[in-house]
Parts: sequence; structure tokens; C-alpha cells
Amino acid sequence: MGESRSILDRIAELYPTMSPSQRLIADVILRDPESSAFCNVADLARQAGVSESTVTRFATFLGCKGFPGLSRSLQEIVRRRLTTGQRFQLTTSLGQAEQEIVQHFRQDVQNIALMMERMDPKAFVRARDRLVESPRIGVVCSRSTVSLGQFFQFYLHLLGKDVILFTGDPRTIDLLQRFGPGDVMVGIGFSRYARWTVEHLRYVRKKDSWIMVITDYPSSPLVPLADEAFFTPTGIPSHLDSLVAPLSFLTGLLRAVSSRMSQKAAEILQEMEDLWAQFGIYEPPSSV
Amino acid sequence: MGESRSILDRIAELYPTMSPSQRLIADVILRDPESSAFCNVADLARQAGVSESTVTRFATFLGCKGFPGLSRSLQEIVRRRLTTGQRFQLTTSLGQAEQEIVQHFRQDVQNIALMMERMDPKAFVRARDRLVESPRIGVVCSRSTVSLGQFFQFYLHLLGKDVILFTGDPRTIDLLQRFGPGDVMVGIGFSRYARWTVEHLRYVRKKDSWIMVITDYPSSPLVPLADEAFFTPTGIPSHLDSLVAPLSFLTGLLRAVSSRMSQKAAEILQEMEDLWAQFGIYEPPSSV
DNA sequence: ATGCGGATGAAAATATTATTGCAGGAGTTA
DNA sequence: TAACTCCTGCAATAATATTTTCATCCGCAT
Repeated sequence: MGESRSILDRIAELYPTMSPSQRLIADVILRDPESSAFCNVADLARQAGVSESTVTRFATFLGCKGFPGLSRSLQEIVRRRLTTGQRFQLTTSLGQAEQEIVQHFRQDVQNIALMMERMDPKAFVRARDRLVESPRIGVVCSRSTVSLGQFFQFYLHLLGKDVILFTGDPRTIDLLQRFGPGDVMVGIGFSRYARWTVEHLRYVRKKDSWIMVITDYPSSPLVPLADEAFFTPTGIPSHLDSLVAPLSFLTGLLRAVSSRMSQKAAEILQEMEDLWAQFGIYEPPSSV
Repeated sequence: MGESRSILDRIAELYPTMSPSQRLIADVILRDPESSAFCNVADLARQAGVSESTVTRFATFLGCKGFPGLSRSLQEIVRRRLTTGQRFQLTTSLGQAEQEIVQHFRQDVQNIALMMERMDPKAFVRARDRLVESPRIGVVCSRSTVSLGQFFQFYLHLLGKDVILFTGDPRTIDLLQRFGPGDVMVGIGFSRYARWTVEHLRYVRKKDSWIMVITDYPSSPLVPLADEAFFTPTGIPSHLDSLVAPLSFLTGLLRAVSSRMSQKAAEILQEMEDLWAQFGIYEPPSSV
């Protein structure tokens, strides 16, 4: 059954046995196989920063018939993607479990598409501007959506914002009192809305902070508490919601904020780099 | 140079003025532009049943810079088709900010699609089974990916699993020692891999636990430490990765696990319902 | 019929692209 | 440190692909 697998699998498989230069080439291809399919030896060599010889040797190393062989294999991938296309018609021989997972991914894509169609760009821009302007931002979430809140907080911190996460932890609840006019509160909650989230927002509402919520339906109890509401589908209601669409929304919002604050963001990031370096936060680029 | 229009339009436009042989070539291209993109002069000549000379003359006749020029134009089409999900052509009169955000969502969709197309269903099922069988599961993540780990942990808890989250908190590090053969460790990390995550996994590796990792590229330092690796794209490398595809993957995995454990999961959930009710976790369904 | 103009293909000429031989260099071991 | 092994890039070479040349053919008007 060896021949049914794609050249990409083969590259990944042989990756550990590759020389440094070969890995550079592998990286280029794996990062964007579709583009590589259009490259000739020179292009690939330039992108990988190695000589052309190394590229052709790489191709034979993979067991291809010279570079053209590798090229053809990559083109196969493009072809398959074009024909099976985005309809995800993966092989018919998939079992029950595989069918289900494909179904799941398809639904996530669907969710994002839906969210996109329903979103009001004006509202999005308004929310972005509020976030850009407000130095203090609160995030209310609980249970499964805490992960979303954490994600949001993490990146807002990188942008220099003061972000307080309210997840139901009694230790932080006192901080709620600080919020007032001019502050921004972000509420996140989906069907079977946690009571706690609602109550929190209800309190903040009285303090006249500006509230935006991310929820699933207009009938959500969060909506009447919000100055601006965004709707992101979470798929079939079950005990296991998909938070993919909301995460996509939050990421998009963060990017918009970041792009708006690009000057300041760049400065902060620069300082952060030093800090990270000093603490050795990141793995050094692959040795050898 | 009004290059905004596609070469296909130009071919159609000039069709009436073409000679019979040229029309033969045009037919071949128009019938399947994507395949033609990978043809050389000889291939195209053979398919159209004309000589090679006629093909090159055809290319210059179209105003292309020789046959390679035509080739490039066709490849452009393929590229566009690969990068823009055909469905979302609502690039109407949106402003700058709106363009960016639409672009972002589109990329997330693309990421999920890519992840799916590149995933090995067999590996997915293997991972699912490991998770189903193992009572103790560890999750290693840090910084931005903590949100993913939390999400994963939250739902595995609902499924009755013992899940320990290792995020770099020194207070939990001692729990690492508990892991051994038969246990499952899940590592999550993306480009500019946090050193901490890598070291953690390195330790666990020695203890013979089964390790699965979710990362972006085969060149990731997490891969050599793993028994099973899954690749999920995170979009353009920047300080702000999109964790949408990884989240989609994790959600899918959770659903698969849950569906596999349906009997037990249902029981646990039933008990949980009582618990939730007693604590009044959820907002009561709205009146009306 | 005959000569003319455009179109075409075979093949030579040219340009491009891929491969290989070779030497230098980095790392490793004795 | 010396000897060895691998890896790599340069440059020469080989292979392919593309373009051009040129002879021919076909239809058409004189």
C-alpha cells in the first residue's frame, strides 16, 4: 500500500534522516506544497537558500525520478485538491468514524462561513475601535469558554492592554468594581448560558461600561445586556459545542486591533523579544 | 497593461479571430485550464493535435511573453482557485478594514480545509483509541496554546478522564513524575516553539508514555518526541497565529472520543446534569 | 492554370533547466 | 592533529524545452 501515500508524507517520514540543507528544502515544500508545485529547481533553491545541486539531489533522495519527478508528485497534490476540491470528498472507503470527523470539519467551515455572512462590518469596526481606545478591558466567560477568554487575554496583554479575566473565580470578583464608564467589557457565552456570566454582565451594565458580547443567537440572555452583540454559530447543540467560529472571530478582532495599533504594537513586541530571549522562552532554531 | 482580466477571458475574446489550429489549442485550454497549466509545449501540441510551432505562436498571438508567459498566466488561475474558497466571493465594495477581516476568515477556512486534506484518518483513529483507553491524560502547552489545553481538559473532564494540564506552572510540575507507560501525553506547540513545552515532552519521553503532538510543521521540535504527530496550519507566521485549525482538530477528536465512549459519557453527563442543576450553573430557559 | 498570402509542421537553432563531477569545508574520530 | 566522512556549492555538462527558420501546402483571386 506504499504508493497511495502522498509525497508529503514521504518527506515527513524521511525528515529525521535529512541533512540540514535538505531540511531547508523540505520546510519550503511542506510549508506550501501547492506553490512549490510551480517551482523549478532554481526557484526552490533560492527559496530554501541552498544550491541547485542540493535540490536535485533532494529529489532523488526522496526516490523521485529526478527533480521533474518530484515536481510531478507535487502537481498531483494540486490536482487532487482541485478536483476533490473543497467539497471534501475524501475516499469512499472511509469508515464510520472517519465519516463523522469529516462531517465535523465541514461543519466548522460552515460555521465560519455563516458567521462571516451574518456579520456587520460596521459593528466589527466599532468594536475594534473601542478596544483600541480603552486601556482597561474585562473579559467575562466561564466553563468551556474560559479557553476563549484566556486566548483573548493573552494576546491583548501582548498589545499592552490591561486585561482582567472574570471566570467565576471568587478571588477576582472584587476587581469588577473597578469597571465604569469608558471601560470595555467583553462577554462570551453560548447556549445553555452559564448563569454566572449573565449575572456578571448584569452588574457591569449598571456601571455603564461598554459591553460587547459574543454569543450564538439573538435570543441569548447576553444580548439584552450588550451595547454590541456578535453572533457566532457553535454547530449542533450538544454537550460539546464547537468554539471554532468564536475563536476565529476573536482572532480576527485581535488582528484588526493589532493592525490598528501597529506602531505601538511593534514597540511592545520589540521589548518583549528581549524579555523572551533573556528568559529563553523559545526553542532555538533547529540546530545542526 | 490591463492584466486584471484572466487569460481565459482573453482567449475567449480573441477566439473569433483565430485560425483553425489555434482554435484547437484554445479548446484544449478552455476545456481544462487547470491541467493545461502543467503542460509544456509538446503536451499541449499533442493534445490539440497541432505542431509545437503552432503552440508557441499561439502564445505570442495572445500577447503573452512566449509560451512560458502563457504558462504562467494559467498557473495564476490555479493559484487563485487554490487560495480563494470559491464560495466566498463577496469581495464587493468593502473598505480596507473589512477586506482584511474577510481575508482573515477566509484563511481560517483554508486552514481547516488544508488540515483535513492532509490528515491521516488512521492516525486519527489511533489517537482516539489511546485517549479512550487511557484513564490518565496529560496535556502540555504553554503561552498562547494554554487556551487550547484548557479547552481540551475541560471536555475530557466531562468524559470522566483524569487530565493534568502542564502549562509551566511550577506547582504542577511534580505531577509529571506520575506519568509512565500506558499513560497518554498530549503536546501542543506552534512555531517559535516554547522551549518549555519541548523540555517537558523530552522528560516524558524517557518515561515511556505514549505521546501525541499537535504542531504546525514536520520540522517542529515536537515531532521527534512524538509517537503520533498531527499537523494543523496556523496561517501566516506572525506574532498572532490563528489557533482555529488546531481547535477544530481538538474538537473533532473530543467528539470522536465522546462518541466512542457514548455509553459511559451519557452516564456521566446524566449525573452532571443533577450537579449543575443543584448549583444553578445554567441560566433557566427564557420565559416567553 | 498560375501566382500570392497566410497557415502549418519538420527540423535546426537557441534558450532554459536539470544533473553531475569535483574540490573545499565542517564536523568527527582516532 | 591528522585522517576520514559526509555535505555542499560551483561550474561544466547533459538533457529538455522553446523558438525560429524555412519549405510546403492550401485556398483563393487573377
